[in-house]
Amino acid sequence: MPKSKGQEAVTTGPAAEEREEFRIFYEHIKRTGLKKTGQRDMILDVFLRTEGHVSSEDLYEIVKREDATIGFTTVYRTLKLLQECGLARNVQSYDGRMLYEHDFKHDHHDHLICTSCGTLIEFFSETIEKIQDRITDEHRFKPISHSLRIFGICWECQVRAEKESRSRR
Amino acid sequence: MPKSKGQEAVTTGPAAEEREEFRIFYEHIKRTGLKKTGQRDMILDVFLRTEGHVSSEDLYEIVKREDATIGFTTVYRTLKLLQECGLARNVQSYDGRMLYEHDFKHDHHDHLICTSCGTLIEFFSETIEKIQDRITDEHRFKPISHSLRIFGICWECQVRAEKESRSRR
DNA sequence: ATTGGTGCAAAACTTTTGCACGGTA
DNA sequence: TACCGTGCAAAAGTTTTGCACCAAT
Repeated sequence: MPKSKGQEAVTTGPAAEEREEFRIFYEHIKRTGLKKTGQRDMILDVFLRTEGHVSSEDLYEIVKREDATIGFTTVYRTLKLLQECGLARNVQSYDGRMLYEHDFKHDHHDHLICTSCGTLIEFFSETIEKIQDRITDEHRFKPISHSLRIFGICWECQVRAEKESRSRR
Repeated sequence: MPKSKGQEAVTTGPAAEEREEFRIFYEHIKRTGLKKTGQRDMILDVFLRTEGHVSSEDLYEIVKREDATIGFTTVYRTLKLLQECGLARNVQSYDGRMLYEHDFKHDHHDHLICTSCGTLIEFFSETIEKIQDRITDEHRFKPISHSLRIFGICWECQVRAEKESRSRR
């Protein structure tokens, strides 16, 4: 099974507490009567440093490298919190696993999903968005979110497959 | 968890073996060196009588009513066969379960999925299809299939929620 | 002090697979 | 006879939950 990709690019930025994402998170925590903890801070910090799409397991693996005492459950539950306050968004991968991506100051978009290597490529179409609005109106359906996924083979995998088939001859 | 809906409308038609779907199935069976069995016939027959979207478990439950000796595994594997020969198509529901729908002489379409009752409503947009082609071209992505799902609340559930909130006052 | 948080272990579920026995060609 | 199919049980792989102990307010 392909690992989710692109989760390891590291960026150095302002101190944790100064970042807007943390302010949003803390507000959410205060508003819902939860508590600020070191684990949650660290998980959010790691999540913000990821790029692309991670599963809860992926994120747990990265977190574990920096603090092996943090449990999977906490990562899992923190991802739920991040979704609630609009910092994370989830996408169902082609194999049924749930992946998470940044949702703060990231415009809505859809995905091309390579069923060979698991990569997700983002794209956006204003026209598709508008048509969706028209369709939900017609059905008196109250839309909450949507997910357009195009499954297929990404260019890299096509090239690789071609190369492999040539060398086999 | 909402049960998948609409799987029980029964239609009486021509004898099994005369139906085009069965010819397609038998051809697939012959072509791939498999064998015709009573179980497979019955599962296909039941599947053809369903409407809407069923999970493998749903289909198993219906099949079991007509023949309690058939096992889940056989239903599950037969659904795979039906997909292979183009009689069934699958859709991932909002909760991660895989649902199956008819794919023979049924045009491609997308779904509005009610996250309250689980109902799937079908729709189609030629424009969206065309835009998808343009996008995959731009990314040199080789499309295999796609899935556009709009999650939200269907009209019936909206009405029901409204009614309930009124009676609570 | 309270109330919520954490980590572990286990439950819940669906999807898949291994295997011994029985049926089809 | 030689395969393939079937049903059972169990494996796999995630997502969720119960609980006892710990930490934040």
